[in-house]
Amino acid sequence: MSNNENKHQPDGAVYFRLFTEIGIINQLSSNRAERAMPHGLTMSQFSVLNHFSRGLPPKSPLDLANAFQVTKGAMTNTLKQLEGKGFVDIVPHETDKRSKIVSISQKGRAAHKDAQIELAQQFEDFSEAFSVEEIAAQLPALEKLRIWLDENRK
Amino acid sequence: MSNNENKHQPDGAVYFRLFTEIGIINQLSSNRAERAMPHGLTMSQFSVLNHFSRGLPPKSPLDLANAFQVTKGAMTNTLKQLEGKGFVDIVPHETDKRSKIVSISQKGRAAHKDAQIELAQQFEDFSEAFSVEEIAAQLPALEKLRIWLDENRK
DNA sequence: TGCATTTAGTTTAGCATTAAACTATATTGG
DNA sequence: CCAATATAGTTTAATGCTAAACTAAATGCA
Repeated sequence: MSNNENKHQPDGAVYFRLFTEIGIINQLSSNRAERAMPHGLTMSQFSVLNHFSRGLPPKSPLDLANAFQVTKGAMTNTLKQLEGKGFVDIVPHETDKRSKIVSISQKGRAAHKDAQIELAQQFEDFSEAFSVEEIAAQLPALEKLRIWLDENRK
Repeated sequence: MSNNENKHQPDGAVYFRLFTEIGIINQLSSNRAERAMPHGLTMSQFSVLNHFSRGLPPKSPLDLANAFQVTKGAMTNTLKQLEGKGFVDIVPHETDKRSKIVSISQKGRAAHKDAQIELAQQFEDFSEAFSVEEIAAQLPALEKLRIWLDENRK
């Protein structure tokens, strides 16, 4: 009773702390990563290159916006910049004239490789402090969170 | 050898996936939370209120900027809005005329309580899907990450 | 003491993002 | 078949953030 009442307020605090920690980690890690990026790449731009360099097939801007949880407008901007740098090729969809198909270019692959190298250097001290195993152990729980939040959006 | 070579590239991928998952969780959760906020509060503004409503003593704008890992400029903006809404009191430091002291007002406490209620409603389905214990179990690892990134900034 | 440096906070310019309005094309149903 | 609706992408206005320049006050040291 008093137990029950006492429990309710602190409970919310645990959830809030989870998202606070995640927010700060995101801010600190993005900041670090962004600073290491070559070719004037932003993290958003790098994420798109990273997506395709993992061998994933060409996708529409809308698919990419959904994959990275940004608005269509944000993706328009990101792709415009990548196209301007010659890192992606954007061609009209063959049958659907509203749509486009984005793929990575050779220059884009090279830029992605450069960025990976810079990233690895920037996070070298991090990888000395945290083993692959330690990080890998965190991934399932985070994935579960991410998937739930994605599927239960409102 | 080939083992070693194979291992190096995927290793970076594990670290990158960590930060990618965290980035998406941050985006989805912030988005959800921001949408629930009453009184036109942003998450930044709520975080400041939340900080003080946990009983923490008055602090300078710079302390707050450091606590939340934002720039001084961002904190100036956040505090200006909170002050405009009457949710914080900002008074000059007694001896150091460069500095200010921020504390939460009664109106601020009430607004924080409203926000907590709205947040709890918005995340009710979340708290049904993830137990307090499950979430609490993730916190130490995340804290360790956050503390390391904070202390090893560059 | 007094000049150089540091520190607290504000302001400015630039950027990425969102929500919403808008254009053009595709799909659906009467 | 055509009108209503849905979908893909772009554009616009507003916002919050950063980095850096700037002001004012404090500190340090010769």
